[in-house]
Amino acid sequence: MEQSVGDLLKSRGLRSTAQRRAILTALLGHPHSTASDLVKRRIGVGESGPLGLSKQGLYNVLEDLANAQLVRCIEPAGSPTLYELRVGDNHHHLVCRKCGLVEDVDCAVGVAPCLDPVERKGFAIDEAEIIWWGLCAQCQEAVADS
Amino acid sequence: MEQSVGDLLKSRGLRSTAQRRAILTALLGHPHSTASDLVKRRIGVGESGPLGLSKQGLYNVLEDLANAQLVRCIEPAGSPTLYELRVGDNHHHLVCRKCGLVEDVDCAVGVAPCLDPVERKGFAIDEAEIIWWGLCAQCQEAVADS
DNA sequence: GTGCTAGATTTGACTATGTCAAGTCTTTGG
DNA sequence: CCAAAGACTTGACATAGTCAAATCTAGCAC
Repeated sequence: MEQSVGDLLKSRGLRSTAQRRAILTALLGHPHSTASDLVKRRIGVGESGPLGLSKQGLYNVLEDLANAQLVRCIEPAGSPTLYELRVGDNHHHLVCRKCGLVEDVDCAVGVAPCLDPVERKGFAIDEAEIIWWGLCAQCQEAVADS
Repeated sequence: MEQSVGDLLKSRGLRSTAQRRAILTALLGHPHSTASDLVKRRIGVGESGPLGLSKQGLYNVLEDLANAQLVRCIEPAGSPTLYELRVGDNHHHLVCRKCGLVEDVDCAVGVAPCLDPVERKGFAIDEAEIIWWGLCAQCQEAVADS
């Protein structure tokens, strides 16, 4: 599996480095991670313990992975950028206003842009991004209790 | 009109101050302004010339106006927070990937949440936020010319 | 009109998130 | 193994915003 992560990188024309494998592996375990989540977890590499990675290196890697279509970024209002591995399926997101929990939701249509605006205003549209805002189950309970 | 801006504030239980009137007036003229757009324009007040306003004051005013439902914030990925006056009509946005231009689009349904997700995952959803990404007419031309 | 007080604003330090540029190190093909 | 393109590190810097404490003022009571 560690091997396949390396192959995945190479198949996209990227060199297989310890840092990139570590970040991909970390994202496999934690979808919707922020850059600082990854730093806090110290990006463990398989059995071999924690690996440090510079802040700049982290942003470089994430940018490279995003350019190679291996990760996708989302930026819900009020949250730092989140990185996730699911790409190419044009899915959308549920975001909790209180705790920030993010859940994936499949797109009913499947291909971007899955939704047409009422007016196009001359734009060439390539994607419809949808975020549903609300309260997650746990935060609803917390509100009900108070 | 300056008067009506003051009345609008009072009707929401906010004091009518020069700073708040100035910001509301500035937003009337420039929808989709960032905080720094407002600072750069120095927030002219009617005939009476430019008025300075501290950075903190600006954020306080914008927060107060947002709490009073007089302005709405949007945060497209890669852009600082934008403030706009249209509220309560649940409209959506077109955003240009290249120049950042933002256009309003009416919502076909009209009331939030205007769209249901395929799966709800236990969330109590109160709003569906939609951003259509693409290139505005002008940036399409620029690309075609190159 | 005057004074009071809750509410509004200012000031200045600080935080979070990220970018830029230059130099060093490493992966990979030959 | 070696060279060189590509990847990573370091450290300064930028942007967008937050926090806390002091000061000021709009709007009300008189």
